[in-house]
Amino acid sequence: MEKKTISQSVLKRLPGYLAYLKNMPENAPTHISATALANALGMGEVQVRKDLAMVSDGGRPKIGYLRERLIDDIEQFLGYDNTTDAVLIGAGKLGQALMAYKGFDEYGLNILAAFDAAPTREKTDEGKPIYHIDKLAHFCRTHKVLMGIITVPAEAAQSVADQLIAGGIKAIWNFAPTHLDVPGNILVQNENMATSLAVLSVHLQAQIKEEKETKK
Amino acid sequence: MEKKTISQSVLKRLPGYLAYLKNMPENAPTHISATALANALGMGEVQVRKDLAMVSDGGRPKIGYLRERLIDDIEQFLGYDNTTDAVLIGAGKLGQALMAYKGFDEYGLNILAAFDAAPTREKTDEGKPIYHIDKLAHFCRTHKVLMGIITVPAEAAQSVADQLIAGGIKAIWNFAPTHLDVPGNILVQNENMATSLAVLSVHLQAQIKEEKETKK
DNA sequence: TTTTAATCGATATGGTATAATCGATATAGA
DNA sequence: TCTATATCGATTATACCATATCGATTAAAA
Repeated sequence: MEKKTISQSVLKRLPGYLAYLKNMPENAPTHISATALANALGMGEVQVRKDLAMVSDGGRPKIGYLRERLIDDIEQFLGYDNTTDAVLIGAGKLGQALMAYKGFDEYGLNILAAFDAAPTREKTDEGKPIYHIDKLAHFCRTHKVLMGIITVPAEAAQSVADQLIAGGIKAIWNFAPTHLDVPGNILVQNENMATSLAVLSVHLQAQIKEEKETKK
Repeated sequence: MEKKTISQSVLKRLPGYLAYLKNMPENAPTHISATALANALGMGEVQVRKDLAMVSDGGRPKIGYLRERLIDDIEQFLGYDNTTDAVLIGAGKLGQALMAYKGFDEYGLNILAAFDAAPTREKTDEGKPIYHIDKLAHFCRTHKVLMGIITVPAEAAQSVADQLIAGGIKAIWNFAPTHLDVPGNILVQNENMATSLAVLSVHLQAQIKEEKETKK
């Protein structure tokens, strides 16, 4: 396989499979079919099969995939097997919640330190250092950090992004509800709750409207 | 206007336009063209124009859209003009971060109360009540809540979802990294950080690999 | 008043993702 | 050993979304 252009859509489904596979009980069968996975997750079986074919060739007719092997294949494909270092900027409530999240280890993500424009403490609850934002670019360069997590208010986000890029960052995980202007070789992944809310809100409106009409 | 079929992709882009428009300074021109918007957000101008045409018909040649009018149109389309009530389950770090987020008002979202399996306090920092999870379904029914926000650990998520549905909920905003099994008429919007991480991780890997190759 | 230029909206095209179909294969059971 | 069936993988078809193109429209300049 190796370096085939994988579509964003497939990429986003893989973690779902992975989570399901990893959460299967010990006493479950050692093998699982794409069909079974599809049913469990409420997806089309063809899509699941195609997705899995992108990252593994361990599928066997009548048998399915060896679960352990499949997990390994997905994790390797997603790069969860070798850790990447990151920094987090904005030690507010959201930032602290992310720092406290244990699960990132599983994804090969290691947050080295937090930064803030006005640090109120020297360490997070987990013992990670909190530095002043002035030291951001320098820290990134010296520690060869490749990823920055932005959890500052929208107004400050662009400035933080600029500093990250100056520090040699290659990818940005942006939780601030604003558009970031960056060079083309930098990847920005927006974790924008507003988009999710939009989907939910429109759905609810449609639902309410429908209810009213059926009542008539 | 009320177009029946709006694509999910368009829907997810609308909040971006909205945020940009609302953040424009007071002294900016009263009108803005789709072209200008596209340039500012780094998108194709045709796409922007098409998106805007879905929610507004205020566009005029040579002039563009009246900014205020456009904002109203988008907000109305997204249902941000009439508030929907919600409950949040899981008063951990993430849950508290969400409760503390002021911005939800803007989106017409009002979190009435938080629930937890083991509440440690009676109120959040913001003064919203925290109840025991046993009261969840009853609360939803009596308050006619339509939306539930799940911020509990993955293991508990399905059970919470079931209780929400029992309480008459129509939409679920799921922050737990797990798949939820729900009836077809319930909308689940997954805010899964794992998917974003997957995108970032794969990008970084590719970047690293590329760097190595050019060094050779 | 006429011309020019910017912008919109509609239609056409191309590409990508999803879904459907079909043959191939290997295991289980007869 | 032979057959039936579950499952995979490849191929094809369909739908959807993004991009390009073009004529229509209107304000501003000439």
